[in-house]
Amino acid sequence: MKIATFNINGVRARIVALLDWLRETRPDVVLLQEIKTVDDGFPRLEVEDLGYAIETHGQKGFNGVAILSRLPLEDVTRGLPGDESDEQARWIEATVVGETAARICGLYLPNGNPAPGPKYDYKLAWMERLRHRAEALLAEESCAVLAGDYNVIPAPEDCWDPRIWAKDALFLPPTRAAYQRLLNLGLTDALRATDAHAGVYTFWDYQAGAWPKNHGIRIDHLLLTPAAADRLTACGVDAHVRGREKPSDHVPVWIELAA
DNA sequence: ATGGTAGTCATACTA
Repeated sequence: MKIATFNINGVRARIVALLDWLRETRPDVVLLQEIKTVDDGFPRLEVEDLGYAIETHGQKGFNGVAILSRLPLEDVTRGLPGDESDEQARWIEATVVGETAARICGLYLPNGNPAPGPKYDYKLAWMERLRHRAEALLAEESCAVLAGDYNVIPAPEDCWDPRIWAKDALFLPPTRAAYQRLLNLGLTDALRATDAHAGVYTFWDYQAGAWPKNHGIRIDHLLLTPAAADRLTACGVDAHVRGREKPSDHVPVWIELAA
């Protein structure tokens, strides 16, 4: 089962790029972030034509996540538990019924800039809620994948120049500590586990020629529970799509899980 | 210290 995460940065603006990539790589399950539309605005027909079922958790203008799947989806839930007052669309999960079932969680973790400030407080609080959800999935020994745009640079080797990011919400010590607490529960960072060398990035800013200069960062992650990590056979980054016409600033990251 | 780019919605905000 091939599972990919892709921050699409506006699904309506990116529909051609999305369809081209889906046709080329044929993932079984795709987690999208920043669809930037309400549910009714999602370009369903074009994606359904390629054989995908679609579950969305949209929002006007900002945020918004979705799951595309060629396999049946069951028990879809929307919103990260732990704060009834949180109206930002950043979390969706579903059970994918393949040869073996897997719980698939798609997330768009808050950016948190500027830090310090209320946006950074929201980011750290959101990461605490994420940790609680992960604890529950681990407690029930689920085969689960928690994947998406984490807006976390885990370590200095995950960016071109750590000095640039020193005071950024994506790299501040409390951010990295919260991410490490998540891993410490027993989750596996799939790309770190399969491709340990530095300089593997998933995001290049639109500004200042970041892509041609390869000034990237690694912030899109797939975290696996032990039952899922036991099935991990491959992991990769489709970096080439960043060089195409009208690209997202993020690129897809994917894993293969054995049946 | 600033602005460089992009998407959405409306002339600002988020990233």
